[in-house]
Amino acid sequence: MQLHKRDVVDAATAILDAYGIADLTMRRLARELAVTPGALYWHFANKQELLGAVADRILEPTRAVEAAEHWPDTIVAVCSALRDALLSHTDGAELVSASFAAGQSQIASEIIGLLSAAADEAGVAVDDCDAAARTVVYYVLGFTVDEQSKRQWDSAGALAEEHSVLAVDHDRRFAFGLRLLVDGLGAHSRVS
Amino acid sequence: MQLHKRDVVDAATAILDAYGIADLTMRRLARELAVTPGALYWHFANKQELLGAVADRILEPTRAVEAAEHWPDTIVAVCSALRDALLSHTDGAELVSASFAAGQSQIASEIIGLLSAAADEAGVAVDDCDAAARTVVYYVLGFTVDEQSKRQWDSAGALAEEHSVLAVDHDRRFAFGLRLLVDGLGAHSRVS
DNA sequence: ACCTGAACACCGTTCAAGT
DNA sequence: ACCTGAACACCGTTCAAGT
Repeated sequence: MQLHKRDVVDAATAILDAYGIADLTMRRLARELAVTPGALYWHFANKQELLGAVADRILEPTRAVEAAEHWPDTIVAVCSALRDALLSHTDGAELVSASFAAGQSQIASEIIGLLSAAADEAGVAVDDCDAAARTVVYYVLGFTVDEQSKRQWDSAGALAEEHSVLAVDHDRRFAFGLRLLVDGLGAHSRVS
Repeated sequence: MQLHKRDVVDAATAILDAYGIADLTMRRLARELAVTPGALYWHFANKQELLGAVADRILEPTRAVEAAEHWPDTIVAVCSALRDALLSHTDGAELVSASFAAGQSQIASEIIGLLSAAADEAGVAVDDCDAAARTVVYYVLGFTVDEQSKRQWDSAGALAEEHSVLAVDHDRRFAFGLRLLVDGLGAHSRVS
């Protein structure tokens, strides 16, 4: 049976969901696919490229988001979809964060494009739209990496009753930071 | 000669500056210190803890920053000092970013405290000050990781004449995103 | 208290050779 | 075209034993 990129990404995502990013190694993946580690290097140049493909698999659901009537709604919709996608896979935020930094995620670039267009509608100078879009993405990635590590830590047998007491409300906090950014964008448009 | 934590962090920082984070391994570090890898585990529980100590060494210069008269100045001063510190060491942004996410940097927490106090002065509700501070730190870390990877990439023999032409002005972009956040904080204070 | 020796259980990547 | 076999050059961590 021939090995296709799709099968590799499928298996990689399965390992990620079941055991986390630390166990997502080329050797482990090859074993799961009943293949030699070297075989993976026929399909992917290196591990970074493979992780980029997994990142795009994780981000696939965000493609359904379209620009809304008003730019603040677009930003909120994109960011919420992004966060949801990351939280849907074990260590999803960490993996996508790394792939984004390495410039290996196609879909991450598409998201920057959408947000950049929203910044433009907000009245941000064209030269600054990309910077504005990236600022928003830095926030969502940073926030969700933190959130997911906390969630996974106390989901790993830590607390149970204190959970409802001590638990910071992630949704509320996420919305707060997002509003900060949207307000900042709004302030900028009035200035220019 | 006895091995002290200070010596270990000194040597680790030297490897980082000269060869980058990929070469900062426990074995390499032990070799440089003329010691067995196991010796490091008498002084540090694991690699994460050691990297946290290196992160704090990198962030040490930011301790000189004090709260200013007006909260926007405090935020700008803290963020500028943070970015400068990260850019002063090869892969500094990446290392501190990882240590911050792992909760291994003492000084990173102090920075959150300073920014949180500034958010309070801005009129942010007490329950939201920590979230506001973290949003700012996510931005600085995300931005500087990007900036440093670009800088190091085309410092590694890529461009020279195009440098002045294509080069995005990092300082200007950094200031833009920072202003976005400060404006957002300002908008919030007026609302409450 | 502090460190060595030696092992355990792995890594990512390359590349001649096979089919 | 696609994959195997086998190697290269490493990792982080543990822990009995030494001084």
